[in-house]
Amino acid sequence: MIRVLLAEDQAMLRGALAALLALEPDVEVLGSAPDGESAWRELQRLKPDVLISDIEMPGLTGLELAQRIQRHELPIKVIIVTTFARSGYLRRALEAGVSGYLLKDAPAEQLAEAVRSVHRGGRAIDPQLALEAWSEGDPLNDRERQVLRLAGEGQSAGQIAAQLNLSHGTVRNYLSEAIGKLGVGNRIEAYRLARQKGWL
Amino acid sequence: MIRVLLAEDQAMLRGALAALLALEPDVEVLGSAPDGESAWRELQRLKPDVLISDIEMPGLTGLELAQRIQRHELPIKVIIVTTFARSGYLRRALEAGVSGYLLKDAPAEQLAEAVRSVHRGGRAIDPQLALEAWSEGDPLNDRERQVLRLAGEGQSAGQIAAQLNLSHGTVRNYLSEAIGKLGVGNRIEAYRLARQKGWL
DNA sequence: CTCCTTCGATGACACTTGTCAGAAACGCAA
DNA sequence: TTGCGTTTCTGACAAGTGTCATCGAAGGAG
Repeated sequence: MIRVLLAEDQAMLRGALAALLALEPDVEVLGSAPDGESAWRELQRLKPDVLISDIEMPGLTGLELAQRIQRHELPIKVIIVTTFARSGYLRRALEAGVSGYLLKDAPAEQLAEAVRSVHRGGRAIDPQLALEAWSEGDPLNDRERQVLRLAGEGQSAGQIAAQLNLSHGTVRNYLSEAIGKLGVGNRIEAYRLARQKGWL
Repeated sequence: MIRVLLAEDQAMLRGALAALLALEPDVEVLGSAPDGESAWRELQRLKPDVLISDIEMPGLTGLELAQRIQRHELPIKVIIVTTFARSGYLRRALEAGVSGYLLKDAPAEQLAEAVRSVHRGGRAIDPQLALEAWSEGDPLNDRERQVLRLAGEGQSAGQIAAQLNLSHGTVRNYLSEAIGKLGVGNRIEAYRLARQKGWL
């Protein structure tokens, strides 16, 4: 019996996945959590074999959760299930020692298959994604990422500067750098591209 | 036995929802479709009692699907299940005669409940959303929407003008109008707000 | 101690953006 | 016909944006 814990913020999907896995005779769903922090608590209480987690959750993300499991050397395999085919996410996930990375676009049967494979000590990585993950690196540094995130919310250089305790001009320099590195024409395109690639 | 058809592009969720509904003794899942057009074909072939559909799907959206069902006066109840708590979406859905509108944030059990309620001739509308749906109207006209969409992709006033056969200045006027109507400070915020409200 | 790199700041320039007042062109209704 | 509303355009101005060369401070590496 493979003991599984689910972390997923969207209630409908959380419940549906639990139902799906409960149909498998060799899988037991111990419980589920709607955010990263409560998943971490449940994890320590229930000691599952496998954690299935979304990435984008309130508070602690799935990637941070995986990192924490890695640092504490818990004997728990992690499978990430996410909407986003972003190579940056996959790379960070692999660095955090996850065993599986599936897209929500993948057929539902694949999830149970992944749980078994991972429990046997194997991996379950979306093959398409695996290819491009190591080819393209994130060219942005921390400041550029930070500034770009705020610019993407519609903030002006001045507002961003005030928030980060930088000067107006420095913020514009970082934005200009980011725009150049990404090969686009303005802050909006830069934001969209970085977001799409999972670099944000 | 309530006969149900599922339309949802995300394969994982589609399979999981089917598993969830299959657990209900009074519900039968006839099949599922990954996009609007194939849902329409399956609909005519299988003649289900209830269609459960996502909104954002490739090709035909869930809202367009509901409209088509309404125009053809098919005796099929529609339940929309979507990520987006956008009042504009709900309003358009209600105009298209849907009987249910649930968020993917809602608990999974609510779906089976909604299927039964709708099959009995009732409605199942997310209560929070129902309130604001009729209060806030979309203040944008067609041109403003069009221009804002392109601006949101990072295009400059000049590029947008070329695409719409307008002058540089006219595009800026429309953007200025939209920014004013939405009470925000620049095109980026305007785009984000309009998008969030489902006006885009 | 120098040399080098990184981080942040400055000033100047051209261009884009947001705002506003005004006007030409068109359809439509009284 | 006159008048109204809608759509589009124009020009002008202030503010914000993107680029670039340059500069100073701090922190290693040799």
